[in-house]
Amino acid sequence: MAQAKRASSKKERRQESETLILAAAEKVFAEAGYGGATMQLIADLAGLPKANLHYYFPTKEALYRQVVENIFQIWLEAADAFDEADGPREGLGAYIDAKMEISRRQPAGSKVWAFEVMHRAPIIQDYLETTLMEWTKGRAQLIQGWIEEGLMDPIDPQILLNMIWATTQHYADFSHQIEVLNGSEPLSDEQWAAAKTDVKNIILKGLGVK
Amino acid sequence: MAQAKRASSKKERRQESETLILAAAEKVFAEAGYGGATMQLIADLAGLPKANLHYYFPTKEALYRQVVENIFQIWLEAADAFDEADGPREGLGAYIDAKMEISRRQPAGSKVWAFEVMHRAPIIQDYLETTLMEWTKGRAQLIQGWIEEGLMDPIDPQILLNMIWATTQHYADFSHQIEVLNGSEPLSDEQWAAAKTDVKNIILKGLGVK
DNA sequence: AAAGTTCCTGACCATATGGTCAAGAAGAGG
DNA sequence: CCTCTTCTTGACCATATGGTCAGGAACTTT
Repeated sequence: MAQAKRASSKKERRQESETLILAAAEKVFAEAGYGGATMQLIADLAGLPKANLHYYFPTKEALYRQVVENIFQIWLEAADAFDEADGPREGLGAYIDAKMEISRRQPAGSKVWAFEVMHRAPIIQDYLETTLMEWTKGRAQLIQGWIEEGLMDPIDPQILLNMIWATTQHYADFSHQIEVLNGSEPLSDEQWAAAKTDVKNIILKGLGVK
Repeated sequence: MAQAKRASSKKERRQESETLILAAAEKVFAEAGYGGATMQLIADLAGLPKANLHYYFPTKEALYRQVVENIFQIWLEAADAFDEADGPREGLGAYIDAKMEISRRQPAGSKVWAFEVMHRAPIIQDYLETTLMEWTKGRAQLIQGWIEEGLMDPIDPQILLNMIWATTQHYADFSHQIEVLNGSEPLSDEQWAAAKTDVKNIILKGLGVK
């Protein structure tokens, strides 16, 4: 009983350590890329000796893979907003909102994903071919349905998805450029809100959404 | 006279070597990032011994910087299309076309740029703050002028530029993902044309361009 | 409190990498 | 043919990096 301590059970402590390491790794991988990231940097950021990382994650690649998988998971979850709607205005709007929100709150994750895909997905190619492919097919059908119902202009759903991904992720991946062009200041709450609204409006209007 | 040979003058030969190295470097930097790229890989791809690279480019960083500068130059030139127009339909349309064309023909360059900006522009920060900043201000004014003439909806020009950059560059930076989702096939001529047209139409319609 | 298990870490190693250098090859000029 | 300059390159070096390991600390269980 006196042993419940603060740190809680073994499993929870392990979980905590892994989360700590993953957070540090995400940051470092985002800032330096896979090749530029070093285990030492990640260890320093996590405040742990390097050897400890290897206790939890056998290799750099395993750690990287875990980071990418976590991000991918978040992306998929953002799509729930998409599903629960019954029209493009609500569905696409909610999806764009969700993705903008992720770009704002988890820019590092988005960067790691971009890095991975840019380099031909050496680690998570299988995810692209299975999970992402299936997800995309499903949403494309949904969009196609909306088109056939006359709720929006006839546009290749894939092109639309690309556009949404590109635009929303740009705010994470190119945040540095955006900041510099904003007078080297991060976007304010108002600017984020404006970006969200404008992006949504332009796309929805551009699709001729009823 | 018999000395004109095929290889031409000294300066031209030097130029040729540098171009060869730069082309190889662009590819390798795009595929592996700065940290992941090695001088040996670049040398192998260029078909030269590593020591020879260092004759033309003193350090890896100098070589990288040259690659990024070249890309940046191409980007700026793409904006000519922008300028010579007198309305948003022509101007933005031509700019989108030009940027899509670059994404198709020089995906490696786009990726290196993305890589550099994603990592907070450690090498070309000064370019962002001077050249890109000025260029952007100029175009923003142009767009603002169109808005005031009532030629398009009132939208923050910066958000519009972000959107165009994001969408067009996505086709280069995420070409791998796009290919996988296309059944692991590169986009055909028709698909590229369709993407170009649709992207242009959606954006122009979304802006309420007259 | 003894035994067993999990976790932590400094020291160490093999390898790969950016970069150097000296010696020579290839042209250019006389 | 000789000299001077520009290129080319194999061999080499210092350093940084991913990864290992053995010994010990900390916690759990009995």
